[in-house]
Amino acid sequence: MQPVDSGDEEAKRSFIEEARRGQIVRAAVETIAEEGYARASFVRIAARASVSPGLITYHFKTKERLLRQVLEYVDARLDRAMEGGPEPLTGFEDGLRRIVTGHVMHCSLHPREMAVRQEIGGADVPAPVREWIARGEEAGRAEMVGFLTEGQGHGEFRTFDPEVFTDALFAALNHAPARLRRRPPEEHEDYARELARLFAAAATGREPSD
Amino acid sequence: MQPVDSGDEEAKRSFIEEARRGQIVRAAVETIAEEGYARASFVRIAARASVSPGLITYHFKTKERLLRQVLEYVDARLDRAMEGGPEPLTGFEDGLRRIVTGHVMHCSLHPREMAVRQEIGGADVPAPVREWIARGEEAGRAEMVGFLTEGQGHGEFRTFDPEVFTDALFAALNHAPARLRRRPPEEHEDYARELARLFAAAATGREPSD
Amino acid sequence: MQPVDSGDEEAKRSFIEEARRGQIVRAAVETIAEEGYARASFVRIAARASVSPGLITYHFKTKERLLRQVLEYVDARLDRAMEGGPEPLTGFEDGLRRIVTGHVMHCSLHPREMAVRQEIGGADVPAPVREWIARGEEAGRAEMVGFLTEGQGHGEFRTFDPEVFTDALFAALNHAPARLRRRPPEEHEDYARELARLFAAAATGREPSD
Amino acid sequence: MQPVDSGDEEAKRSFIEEARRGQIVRAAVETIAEEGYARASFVRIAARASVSPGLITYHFKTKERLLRQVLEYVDARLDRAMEGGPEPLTGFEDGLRRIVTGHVMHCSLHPREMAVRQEIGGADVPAPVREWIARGEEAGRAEMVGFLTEGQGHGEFRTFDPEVFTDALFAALNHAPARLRRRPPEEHEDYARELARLFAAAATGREPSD
DNA sequence: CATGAATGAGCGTTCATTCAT
DNA sequence: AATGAATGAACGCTCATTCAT
Repeated sequence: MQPVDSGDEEAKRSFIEEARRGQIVRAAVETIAEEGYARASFVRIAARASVSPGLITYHFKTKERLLRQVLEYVDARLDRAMEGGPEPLTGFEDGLRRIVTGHVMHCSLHPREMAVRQEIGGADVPAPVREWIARGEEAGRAEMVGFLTEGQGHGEFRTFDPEVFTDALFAALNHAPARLRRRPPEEHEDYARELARLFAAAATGREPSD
Repeated sequence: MQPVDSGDEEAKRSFIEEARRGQIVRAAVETIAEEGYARASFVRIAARASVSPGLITYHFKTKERLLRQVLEYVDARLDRAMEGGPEPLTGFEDGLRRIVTGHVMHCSLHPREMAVRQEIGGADVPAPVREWIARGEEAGRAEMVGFLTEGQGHGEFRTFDPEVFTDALFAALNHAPARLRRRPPEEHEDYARELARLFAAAATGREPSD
Repeated sequence: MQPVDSGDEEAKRSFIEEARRGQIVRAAVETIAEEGYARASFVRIAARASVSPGLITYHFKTKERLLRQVLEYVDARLDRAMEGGPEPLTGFEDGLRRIVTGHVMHCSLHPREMAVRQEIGGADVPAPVREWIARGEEAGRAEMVGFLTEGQGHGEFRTFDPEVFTDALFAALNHAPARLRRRPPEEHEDYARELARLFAAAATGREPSD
Repeated sequence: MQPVDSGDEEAKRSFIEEARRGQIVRAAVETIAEEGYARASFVRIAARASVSPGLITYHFKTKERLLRQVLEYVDARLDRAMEGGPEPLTGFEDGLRRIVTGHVMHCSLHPREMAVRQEIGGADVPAPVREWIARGEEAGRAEMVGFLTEGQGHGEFRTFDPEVFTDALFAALNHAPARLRRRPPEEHEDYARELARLFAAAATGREPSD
């Protein structure tokens, strides 16, 4: 869902450097998730990682680069989770529902990571990061539009503007972490199924079967 | 859509004080909408209002209080616009569609004000403001849940979790300003109708008639 | 000797702002002269002015702008001092000697200010300041080259490359503050006269008369 | 021109240690010359030497000691170059002119090394280095004063204060690298000759013969 | 009522130096 | 002999807020 940042000179990193980078990225995720992006200063992230603030700059050079790593970390895990289960899709409606449930359940399992996406998305992030996020979102959006259009071509989906549908769907998915936070974990699966039924009904114009 | 901030000692305010407060609130709206919440410092808001920064504190005491007034101003205008047109509702589906189109068209007509709601919603706002926003949202949410439940009781809406539906609907409505910004104004009405059809289909489980 | 920074929007400043700006500029001069440019941080300058560091940014916006004011202050005083005494010049040699003695005596009377020019000239100053200094120096150099060429035209100076002469003269003048610092003040006038005789001899190829 | 740093415990150094030290010193010279003293951090010098920053401290203990070695390296090469050509001096004026041309031509042939002397001389160098430089300069100055006094004793030089003359001469020589940088290399020899004629005229009070 | 000068904490980043490996 | 990870203080600058006028 995010562009591969191939071409950057990350090159070979020592084992211990990789470990520290991971530790700092995870500390940044925690800090942003729990204190908010605006409070996620190097001092606070460093404190959470039990490390000096200078070390963050040492490993990431700039805050922008750290943010990029944070987003890559979060999105990589999301992408992996979204790759779909082993059972074959029975159709486009099934595909749409799996996208929704997959995303929501990932939010349930990794609430802090997913909260970070929202925090950063809405915050006063450096311009290059904002553009990088926008490019990633645009790619995801295009993929979804293509999927919906295909479903319409197969007659499985009703006639609607796939762009508008994608806007609504992504808005709902992005807000999922905030809403799940207010519900006990045992309800999350129901939440996922309900949201999937909602968008299935919206896409097909039929009462969802299940 | 926002709770009345009853209990605060706004009491008696001179005419000129009210004028100044309004001027500053409008300047704050413009500043947040055009430069973003993070850049909306007292100095910049004051400059836009052609006023000294100290005057803002004089009239509002803290930034938190100014933000509250900004949100009250914006939400009051939104609430007024959402009160519905003169023609009587033909049913719950019609009501739902009017909520969606009304909100979207308000975003189209007053993009800066609506952008402010989003900016502030996602930003590093003081905790009391965050809570105040949450209370306001909860009230709106409850109203919507009631409406949907009633529609289900009348058999006009299919069976679904009204809370989940409300989450998805409000998420889509709150993102509308950001999405409309990317489209020419003449398409906004289509956007509103499409989004309304989407949620109508989701609520009824039927192909929307119009 | 420095370009007029006309065109900047310094506009009308309140009396007390002008006073504070002057106080800060003088504190900066003292700090640079006594601790060196590298140690002239906002914190230290502010301490010397008995003021908070934030106030410097408040009045000057950036360090670059403060430096510019410092240089303007110093150069304005130097230029005024160099305008020459009341007695008419008796010739080009006399003119050259007055330039030298005028400059050296100014260094004697205002050693800290003149030390600042050297400190800043040799330091890791922001690029725009460096360019501004360079433009000012180039203007002074051109004036001197013109003066020397004219003196050669009148046959009062021997044949030499005026550019090279100017380089040597300005180098010597710029180092004067450092050298005077090592001598008791009562010798400064002798120093000035000796340096003037040196360059008079170099320019005329004759034993200086006085 | 620089005092022997006798008394330091450089003592016995292995061959490979000497090699490393030389490599680092040369990297420091390049870094200071091309990026300026202020940008010549251990990290950058180490990168240029393809070495780790820790190694610099390992070999030199402190930045101050590295700077000392840098200056010794540069000054040693300058001293060797200044030792004068094979032809015997024809007199004091000849000696003076050879000093000037020798120095200027060395600046032309080794501009980076000579730029380093200036960079360090004017920068925020640690106090002990500044003192060490001062001692070195004082030694050179004393030598020059002696030479000039002797020339006056032989009647070849006019009556002037040798200290003042030395100040002016050294100032001009130290600024030579900066001025040469602005001229094409083929003019450097002319520059050297012109500067030599200037100081010859200043010293003798006569039109230079050549 | 209104000004705008003033504060001081906090920000991201750089740096010489240390030290475990 | 050499690495490079790690530290912590200092930097210029921004900000909400205070207060003398």
